[in-house]
Formats: sequence, C-alpha cells, structure tokens
Amino acid sequence: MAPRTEKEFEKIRQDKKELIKQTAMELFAEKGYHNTSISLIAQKTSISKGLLYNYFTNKEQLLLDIIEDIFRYYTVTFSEDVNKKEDYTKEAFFDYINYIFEELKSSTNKLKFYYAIYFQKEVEQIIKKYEKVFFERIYSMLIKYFQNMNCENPEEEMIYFSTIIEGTALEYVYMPDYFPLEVIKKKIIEYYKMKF
Amino acid sequence: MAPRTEKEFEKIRQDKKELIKQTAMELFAEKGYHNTSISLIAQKTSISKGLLYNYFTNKEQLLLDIIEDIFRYYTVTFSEDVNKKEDYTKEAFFDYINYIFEELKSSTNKLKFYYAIYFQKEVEQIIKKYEKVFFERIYSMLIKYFQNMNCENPEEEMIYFSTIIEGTALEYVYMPDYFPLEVIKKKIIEYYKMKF
Amino acid sequence: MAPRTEKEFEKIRQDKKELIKQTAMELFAEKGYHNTSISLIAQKTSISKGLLYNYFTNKEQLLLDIIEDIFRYYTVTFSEDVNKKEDYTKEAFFDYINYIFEELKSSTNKLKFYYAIYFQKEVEQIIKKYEKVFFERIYSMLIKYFQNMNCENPEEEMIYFSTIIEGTALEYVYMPDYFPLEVIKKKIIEYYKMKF
Amino acid sequence: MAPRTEKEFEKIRQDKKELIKQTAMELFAEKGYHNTSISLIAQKTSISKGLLYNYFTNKEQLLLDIIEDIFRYYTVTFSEDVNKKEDYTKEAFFDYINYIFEELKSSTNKLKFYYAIYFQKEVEQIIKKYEKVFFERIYSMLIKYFQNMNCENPEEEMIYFSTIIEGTALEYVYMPDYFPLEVIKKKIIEYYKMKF
DNA sequence: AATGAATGAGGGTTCATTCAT
DNA sequence: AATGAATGAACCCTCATTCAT
Repeated sequence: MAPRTEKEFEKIRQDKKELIKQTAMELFAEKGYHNTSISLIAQKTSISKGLLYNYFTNKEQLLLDIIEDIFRYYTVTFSEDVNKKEDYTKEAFFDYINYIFEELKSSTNKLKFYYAIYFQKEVEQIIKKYEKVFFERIYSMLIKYFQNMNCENPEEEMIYFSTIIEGTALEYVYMPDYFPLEVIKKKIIEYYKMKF
Repeated sequence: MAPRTEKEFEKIRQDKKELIKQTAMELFAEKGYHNTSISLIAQKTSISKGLLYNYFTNKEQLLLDIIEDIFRYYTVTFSEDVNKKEDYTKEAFFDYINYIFEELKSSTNKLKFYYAIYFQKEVEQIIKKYEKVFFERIYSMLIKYFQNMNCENPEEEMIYFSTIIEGTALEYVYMPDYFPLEVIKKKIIEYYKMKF
Repeated sequence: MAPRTEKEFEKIRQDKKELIKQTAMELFAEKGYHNTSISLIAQKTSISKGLLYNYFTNKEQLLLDIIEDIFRYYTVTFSEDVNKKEDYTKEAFFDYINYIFEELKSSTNKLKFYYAIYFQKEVEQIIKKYEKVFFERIYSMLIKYFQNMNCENPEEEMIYFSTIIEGTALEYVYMPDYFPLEVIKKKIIEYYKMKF
Repeated sequence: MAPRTEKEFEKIRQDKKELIKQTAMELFAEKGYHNTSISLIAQKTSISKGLLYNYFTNKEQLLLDIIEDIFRYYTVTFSEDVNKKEDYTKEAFFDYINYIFEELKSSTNKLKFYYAIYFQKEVEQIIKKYEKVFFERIYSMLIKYFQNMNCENPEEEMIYFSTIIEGTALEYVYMPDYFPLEVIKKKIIEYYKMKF
C-alpha cells in the first residue's frame, strides 16, 4: 500500500478528534461534566488517556471545543437553511418555527449538554461570547420578521417569542418523552396566525 | 457553670444550619454543585469542615435540604397568597400571574440555584420527586382556571402557559438586569385577555 | 433529703465509671476498637461526650482501664477460687480445669475483647506487662501440679496444657455457638487421667 | 519511542501489586488493619497513594486480596505436599503433623497477619467464607485419618487435634522466639503414638 | 457535674495530568 | 502516534478531643 499522505494523516486526526468530542459530549450530557472522567472518555473512544491529551490540551479545552462546535453547528445550519431566503415573509417565519422544532427533536443531546453546563460559572463567559454573536443574528432576523408583519412592537414580540422557545426547549430537553412538542408548536402557530 | 438548656442548643443548631444552607445555596448557584467544595462552604460560613458534618450528614444531604426548603417555601407562599381564594375566576388567574412575577423578582437567588442544579444528573431523581408533588398541585389548579374560563382544551393551555413561565424564569434568572420582565407579563396578560 | 456525703458521691462516680467501661467493652468486642466511637459509648451510657472525658483522660486510657480490669478480674477470681487450696493435688488440678471451662462460658465477652485487641501493637506492651505477672503465677502453679503428680517434665507439660487451653479459648470465642466445649474438656481430662 | 507491550505492562502491574500486598500484609500484621493507613502503605512501598488505587479498588479489597493469597497459598502447598498421598495412613498423618510445624516456621508472617485481623469485625464475614471451603477439606481429611486408625470418635478427635494446632499456632506467632515448637510437636506425636 | 457545639488532624478516595517507554 | 503507570492535589468525610456555658 502506498504510504499515507500528509493530508490523509490530517484527516485521520480530525476524525479521531471528532469522535472524542462526540463521545465526550454524550457523556457530559448523560453524566455531567464532573462525573465524566477523562479515563472514561478515552476508554469509550478506544484510545489511551495519553493520546487524548495529544488532541486536547486539557479537559476544559475539550469542553470548550465542544461548546464551540455546538454554536458553529447552529450558526451554520441556521445560516444555510434559513437565512438564505432573506425575504422575511410570514411563510419564512412559519418555516423558521418548523425548523426550530425539527432541530429540537434532532439535536436533543446537544441541547441537553448545553443546559447542563449553562449555569456553571466556569463556562459562562465562553458561552456568552458565542451567544452574543449568535443570538444577535437571530434576534435581528426575528425583529425583521415582525417588522415586515406590521407588528406594533417588533422588539417586544421578539423577546416574547424567544422566551416561549426557550421554555419549550428547556421543558422538552428535561422530559423529552413526555413533553408534547407538537401541542406547543400548534399553540404558537395558532397565536401568530391570530395575530397577523 | 450550668450547661446550656436544650432550647438554647436547639436555637444555636437551627441558626447555624440556616446560615450554612444560605451560604451553600449561593455557592451552588454561583459555581455549581461539584465546583463548590465543603471546605469552601465551611470557610465562607466561618466554621470548620467538621462542624458542617455535625449538621448535615453529607454534601448531598445538604443539597437536598436546600432543595426541600425551596419547595417548602414555594408551597407555603403559594398556598397562602394564592390558593386561599379557591374560586378559580379570571381575576384569580390574573392575580396568580402577578404573583408569579413578583416571586421571580423576590427570590431570584433560589431560582438561580434551582436552575444551576436542574440538569445535574445526581440531583435529577431527587428533584423530580419533589417536583411531582409540587407541580401536580399547580397544574391541577391551572387546569381548573382554564376549565372555568371555557377554554377549549384546558390541559394543552396549561402546558403552554407553564412553558412560557418556564422560559420567562430561565431568561430572567440568566440575565436579571436585562430581561424585560414587565414586557413579558404584559404580553401574557394581553394574550389571555384576548383569549377569554 | 439529707445531702449526699462525699462517700456517696464517690460511689456514684465509681458506678458510672464501671457502667462506661462495661458498655465500652461490649462495643469494642462487638464492633472493634476503631469502629467504636466515643460518641457511641457516651450515647449508650446515656451521658455526654464531655462527661466521659471527665472519667477517662482519653479513648486509649479507657481501653487500658478495661484491660487492667480484665486482668484484675482473672487474678482475683483465680486467687480466690483456686489458689486458696494450695495443696496442688490431682483433684485440685481437675477442679482447675473445670474452673477454666466455666470461666470460658461465663466471660466470653471479656475473652472476645481480649483476642480482638491481642495483636494490636499499641496495646501489646500494656498487655505484656500484665500478662507477665499474671501468667507467671499460673505457670508456676501448673508446674507445681505436674511436679506433684510425678510428671517427667513438668515445664513441658505445663506449656502443652497451656497451648491446648489457648486453642480452646480461641476457637470457642470465635464460634461460641458451634465449638463443642464439653467434648474438648472430656478429651483433656481423659488425657490427664490416662497420664497420671 | 514505541510504547511498552501489553506483556511488559502486565509484568510491571503484577510485580508492583505483589510488592504492595507484601508491604501491606506486614503492616497489617504489625499495626492492625485500622492502624495502617493507605498513606503509610504507599510510603513504605515507595509509591504514591494514587497508584495504590490503580491496583486495588479500595483498602478493603487490598485486605481481601491478601487474605485470598494466603488461603490460596495454603491450599496449594497443602494440596501439593500432603494431599497427593491419599492413603490416609498413620505415616501420612505424622507427615502431615511435620508439615504443619514446618509451615508454622516458614510462614510466620502470614499467620501473624491472619491472627491480627482474625477478630476484626469488618473482616469476619469475608474470612469465614474462605475458611469454610478451606477448613472443610482439612477437616474431612483429618476425619478420614482418624477413621482409618480406628479412632472411636473421629470427629471429636479431629476437633481436639485442630484445637491443639490452633493453640500452637497462636502461641508461636505471639512469641516466636520463646515458644518451644519442637516440644509441642513431640508431645502431640507422643499422644497419637500412645493412642493408636 | 454536665452539655454538645466546635475544632482540626488525618483517613480513604478520585482524577486530571505527566512522562518514560 | 501511542501506551498506561505514576503522581499529587484536592476532595469528602470521621472522630478524638476541647471548651464555653
């Protein structure tokens, strides 16, 4: 077999990194950050503890990398799937609601992890940095939606809407088997159909 | 000298216990359960580590005692301030909304603590036990409100309402200085005035 | 009522001391020295920890006092019940054997306690001090028995006899419900009847 | 550099484990189980406390592993040296006595350890489990010996013999420099020569 | 004589991190 | 690139002992 090229090595490296982060995220979400040991992560990824430190300088950095990934994921999917149609119509808004609820279902783990670390002061500053950029884009988009729909006070409506979504996400993540996601979606859509 | 009376000892115990719980709650809320060491709690309470164990069998029990306090607090204030008028009228419902928002403002610390430990796996089962009893009362009360107001689907309405409150609480606790509590309250009332 | 005299106070004091030692001995035998806390001893004696320290300077001294008691007990009963008839006859020897086996049954707790601490280096020196005096008397008595019975080598016989008794005591204490004390006694007596 | 092979790691592990157990056994025998701290064991083994937990899940397991080793040792030597000649003759019985006394001399440390923990309540159940299996084999062998030698009551004789051996072991271990092992052996053999 | 709150040293244990190989 | 033995700091917890009352 031909020796691997530099590029191939790099790809292998990236894949392994990805695998570690995926495993770690699941464990963090399931057991909590502190109850998840580096040993366990290494073991579940079938590598040695030593090698893990070859990929991440320490446990905190591993955590931060995962957080960053999550935000990047949302930024990217959000940009691609939603923001491309920059018309801010009513249809786009309802599409966006649908998109959010699909996202809730498909990336519950990410969300769970996110809430699990949300209130830990260590990560708060990191999170806030990313959040700022991320949410500002969303907020401005939402405001534009509500402006286009002749909403009286677009900013207030945006905050109200965000709050409902926040509550939905939190409750769904806390008890994904019982929380009636569809009911809530129906109520939200109902509300905005009534409103506009 | 004569030894202290039993009553005197009991008072010392209760006072110190309260002091420890207060300190612990603040630290748990600020740094998370795992990041708060018994040493730190003792130090901030200006007592020795050993004494803490004179009052609480272990760290987990300290946490549980705090949680229990919080639920008892809410149960009591809830019972006293709201439940006494058991007529389930529209006015009572709006009173209840006002009551919730006042509570959010007056016991932010308790809430912050609550969310800070909400997703920590070790606590989950304990918290769920208390929640069950507590929320069932609230939920049944809400359902009665909505029934009395001829709501089409009282249970769905109850969940929707709870979700909004949950989102409000979370966002307010996360950024109490910026989140426009009054705006949200206005929107909720607006919604229910429109509805009924 | 007339005020208690100095003597009465002293008697109360001694009774309480005795109670503490009795309780402690039972707990030490049952749970081991290290697994028995001063708190527990105080509690089971219905006094406060502080008061216990009024009677014994520390935990070790309490232990030593108990050990001393045990040796004193054996010395006294031994002296009174056996040594008074200083004739060293065969009958006296068999009486002594009977006495030993009765003693095994009646003070199992003491023995259990004794073996439980027998190999702990801390108390070894203390024990050895008492043992020396105590056993030397027994050994010399036994030698005289065997001499009077024209035993070939009284010293060797004494050691052999002591060894059997030691084995008996140990096994009986270890499993008092199963070890056939009477069988062993019968065998020993059989042996010495055959011998002399 | 290439990492160590699995075999190399396994050898390091086994060697170190053995070293720790040896040190621990001596300390347990000398100071008792509770008076021996993990710190001290680690220190005397010239390793860190942490490493010890890499090899033994906890202090109790370390103790159990040592106990198991001892029983395995006795089972093995017993099986090899004695049990191979399964004829249960008088000669085999006297060989067995000789074997026991050789063992007493060659593994005093093991015995000392054994007695040092024998009466510690925490260990009792564990030790009894192993004892049961182990001693049942010995007892049944002894009974066969005595049956073959037309002993009147083989079971009683077995218990009597075991008791003497127990006493011998205990006294020898307690004062190995003074106790006349050979004298006792002579007396025992004398007894059984007289008997059969 | 009597109490139990309070201390502090020390014990068992965990785990992120390093490093020789 | 890869291993896991090894470290050490920090953790939770216990308990003999002291002391103000």
